[in-house]
Amino acid sequence: MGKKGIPEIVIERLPRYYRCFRALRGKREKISSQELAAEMHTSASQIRLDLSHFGGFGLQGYGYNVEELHARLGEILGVDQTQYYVIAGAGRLGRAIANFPVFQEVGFTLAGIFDIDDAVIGQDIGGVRVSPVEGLAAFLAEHPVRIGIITTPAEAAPGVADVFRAAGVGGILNFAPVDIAPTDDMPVTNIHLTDRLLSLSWRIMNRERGQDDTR
Amino acid sequence: MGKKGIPEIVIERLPRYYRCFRALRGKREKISSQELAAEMHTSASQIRLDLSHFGGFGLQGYGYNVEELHARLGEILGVDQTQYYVIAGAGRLGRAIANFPVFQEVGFTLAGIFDIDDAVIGQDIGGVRVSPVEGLAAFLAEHPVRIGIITTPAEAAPGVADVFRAAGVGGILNFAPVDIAPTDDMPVTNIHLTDRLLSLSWRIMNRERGQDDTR
DNA sequence: TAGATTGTTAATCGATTAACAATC
DNA sequence: TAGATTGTTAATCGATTAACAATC
Repeated sequence: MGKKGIPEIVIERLPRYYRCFRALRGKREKISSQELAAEMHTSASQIRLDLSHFGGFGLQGYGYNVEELHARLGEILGVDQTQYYVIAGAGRLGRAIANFPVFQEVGFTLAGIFDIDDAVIGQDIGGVRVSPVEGLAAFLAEHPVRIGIITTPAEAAPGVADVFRAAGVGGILNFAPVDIAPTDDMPVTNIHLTDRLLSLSWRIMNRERGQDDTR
Repeated sequence: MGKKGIPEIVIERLPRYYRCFRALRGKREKISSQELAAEMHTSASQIRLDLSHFGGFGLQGYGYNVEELHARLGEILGVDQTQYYVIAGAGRLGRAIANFPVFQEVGFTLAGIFDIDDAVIGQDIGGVRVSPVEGLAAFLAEHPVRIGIITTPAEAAPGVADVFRAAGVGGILNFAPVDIAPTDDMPVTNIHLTDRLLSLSWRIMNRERGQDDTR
């Protein structure tokens, strides 16, 4: 229904629905919640309830129109708009992200990339020249940036986050192994790759130990 | 208590506790669940319940001993053991991961890296030579590999996952924008960076729209 | 129309929080 | 000992699943 009060967890699933409908384009005209559930390894109830938060996209007795859902979910996620992001930290990970073709495909454009190291400053990464991090605040004051991505070492991350926050950047996507706390005016997504490696590793070892039963 | 029946969600939080206690080493001898909760932006109840799944690590009237918890959580997560992983896909992201110092620090060692492109095969990445992906199955038959990391394009990912599964690799960490389904004998963690970017972006736009209320 | 399938409400399940007795 | 703080059980909250009337 409305756009308010949608549970966080539903929002986190939204891009996956989008990805699914995108992949179905051309392959079929419509799909029922049951068929989609089988495809996505989830439940039909969850799909219907999740999608109903955004409007009545389905049709009784018919299902969901693939082309329409792709378009609607794309709109909801803002995939049709150009949005700017900057990267702080031009190391290997920063460079990998700067060159992700998928980011470009969903409308995200790299506006700037910053580093502290003289050896990388001036290099061209993803069509953008690496600038000294001292200029980050000034840059943000002049350019509208929706998302700041942090790919610095852990020690530098909180300082960079403060600069992003002070400059009014919309939100932060943090890859440094430190937790950046969100505030009322700025959401943050922390992606801790080592944490995911370790929890996966625990699950594997747990399976090896007993004859499993985590679930 | 036991090692069975621990909720998945607790396991996902475990590395964060480990990281926290690691950061506290040398700074203080002990910490109470309440102090830790403040530090981690979570609740004392959750911390006590989470940790109690693995044993009585605390002491009434004292709290948790930092040095001890760091050691215990490290053991539980297997940080003390050497574990091998391979990477399929020697693009920018694969190379970034191969060079993560944090992976090495938690005991993970790159055993092999594979690609389909002749231009990168033979290159040295993180001290390991890139091999042709045709040799992946044979390599896995000879080397014990706990985790297979997928950093290929979406199209190649399911095929690589099948090779990992058939070879009996412990688990998969997948970065390709496609969902690899876990099976009873092999856990999978899908990390979809674009999905996280989009859901964060939605939250930012939602804040801009109304005067917010997602939560 | 009859059959299919949605959107939505109610029932169930699981996770988080609160409370407190045990105990250092 | 008295005070502090855990481990654990009970209460609450939220998310998932099941059921079904609405309706294409």
